[in-house]
Amino acid sequence: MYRIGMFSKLGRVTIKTLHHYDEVGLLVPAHVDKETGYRYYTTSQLFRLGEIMALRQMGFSIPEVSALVDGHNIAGILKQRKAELESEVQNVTDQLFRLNHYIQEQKEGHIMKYQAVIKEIPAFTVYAARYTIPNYAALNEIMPALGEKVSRANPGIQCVKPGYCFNVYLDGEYRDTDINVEICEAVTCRGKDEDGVVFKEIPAVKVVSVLHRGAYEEIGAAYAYAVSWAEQNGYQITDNARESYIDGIWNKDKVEDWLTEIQVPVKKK
Amino acid sequence: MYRIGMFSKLGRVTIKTLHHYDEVGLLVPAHVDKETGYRYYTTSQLFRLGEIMALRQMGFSIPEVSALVDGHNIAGILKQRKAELESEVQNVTDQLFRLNHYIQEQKEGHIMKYQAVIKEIPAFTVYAARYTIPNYAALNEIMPALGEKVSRANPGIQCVKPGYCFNVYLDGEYRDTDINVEICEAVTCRGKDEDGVVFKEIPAVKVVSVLHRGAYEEIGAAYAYAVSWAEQNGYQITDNARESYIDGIWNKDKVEDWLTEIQVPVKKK
DNA sequence: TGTTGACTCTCCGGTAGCCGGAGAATGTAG
DNA sequence: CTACATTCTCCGGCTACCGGAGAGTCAACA
Repeated sequence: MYRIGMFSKLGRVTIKTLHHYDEVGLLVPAHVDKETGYRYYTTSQLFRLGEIMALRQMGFSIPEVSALVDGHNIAGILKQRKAELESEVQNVTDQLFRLNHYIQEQKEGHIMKYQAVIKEIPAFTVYAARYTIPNYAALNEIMPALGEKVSRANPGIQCVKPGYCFNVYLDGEYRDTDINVEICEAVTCRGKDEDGVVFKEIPAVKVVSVLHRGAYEEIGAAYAYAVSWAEQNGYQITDNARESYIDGIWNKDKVEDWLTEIQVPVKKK
Repeated sequence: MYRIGMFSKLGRVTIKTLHHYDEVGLLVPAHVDKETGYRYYTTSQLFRLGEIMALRQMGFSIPEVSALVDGHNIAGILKQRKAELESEVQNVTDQLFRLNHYIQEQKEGHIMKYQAVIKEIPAFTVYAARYTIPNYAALNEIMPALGEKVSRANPGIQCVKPGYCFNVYLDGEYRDTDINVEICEAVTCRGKDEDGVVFKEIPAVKVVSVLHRGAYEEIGAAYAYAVSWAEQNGYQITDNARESYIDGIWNKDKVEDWLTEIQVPVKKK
């Protein structure tokens, strides 16, 4: 029987850790003096401690270690931890990759006009309408008109306010004229499909998000940035990009205050 | 000016996070109503938020992000984070490796890994120096440096080559950091004591010896085996254990070839 | 037998980056 | 005016311990 300090040396763990393991029931001393509270350990407990340390060094949590050393659901926990570790390796490698990309940009002295962020967009319901418009300016008329039309046709419909109104450009290439666009606005519940307006579910997606400030004519640079960022960071574009309008003519006079978010659906390669 | 909920939706962060960033001064609302305490944000703050999210996604801590977005010591922090991430990749990869090894062993059943032997260690002369080191890795620098220092100070001194260089860990418990260690190396004759290095006689002892092959992280198992063997065979431990380095990084590339001897001084009960 | 110094006890607070909830105040629509 | 949604602050909790205070215990030496 060893007192805690000796046992700590033999097992090469701190006393604090042993206290903790006692408290959580992972490694309870073989004997505790009822008068003094002193903990006494046996050498055979070194083996349990050894197992514990080995498992902790593989990153198992304490409840997991408890289960493992007591022989509960071993295969399941091992398998789960393996999956966790694999995704963690992925994660950290990704972070490193992105950091290197960032450092590179930093060196090249880019005035960092754009910032790419990965976001998870949840699933939601929208009404959607497709148009072929002569130019981008036409949106300024079409979008309010569409909103009005829908709320007339579906009284009581509620728009989910901010950031959930976006356009998708459907053409396979960039165009100045005769642009095919789908206008989507998030709503709280489905309405009636009619006259080119359909309600549908937008599934959750992961997107690369880039904020663009200023006139719409220059928004191409934001797209370019988003796309090239995705490419260089090992993402694959899975769908048409979306443009979400945050500030615009409806609330800001000066065009340099307009704010638009580009969302490019991606998946990790 | 948006209230926090709206801003939270636009930026796709939780309100709790915005509260937190306000509290730590990372992203302070453009305006706070003095009467109600309500926070108001502007869309231009979405850019700062974007930067913050991008940096957080590279794993920077909040103080680091603060420094980076405010332009302090950018290169240094990036470099440091890169190093951290690289070692983290190492770490996680190692964990995964060990886990896979463990799963394999689990499938195959158990193996007898250690063998204990009683040895009589004769008395001999050593030079000894005590250090408080930040971690075990520091030994890799200290030990060669110490050897060089001693042989410079005592020209013509002869080291008794094999198996007579060992470390004794002096702390009353196991520690990961600030480890008090005495490094001893056997020599053929006494030299001059100086600069923390002393020459002394090590008396003959009986030890339980266990050989450990492999990385130092797993050496705890060898200690456990030695101690429990001693007990089960009627020996009593009389002193701090010694670690004697037989093969290591200096002569073996592969960590699985490293060989260390644990010596636990004992007497027969 | 007393004293010293090493050892151990419990309890409390802290770590990072938030999350969850309570209870109260505020804003907005009908 | 009344709901109801939103927001506020404050407090505790999460993981796996670490650090320290203040008090009690153990072993050896004089």
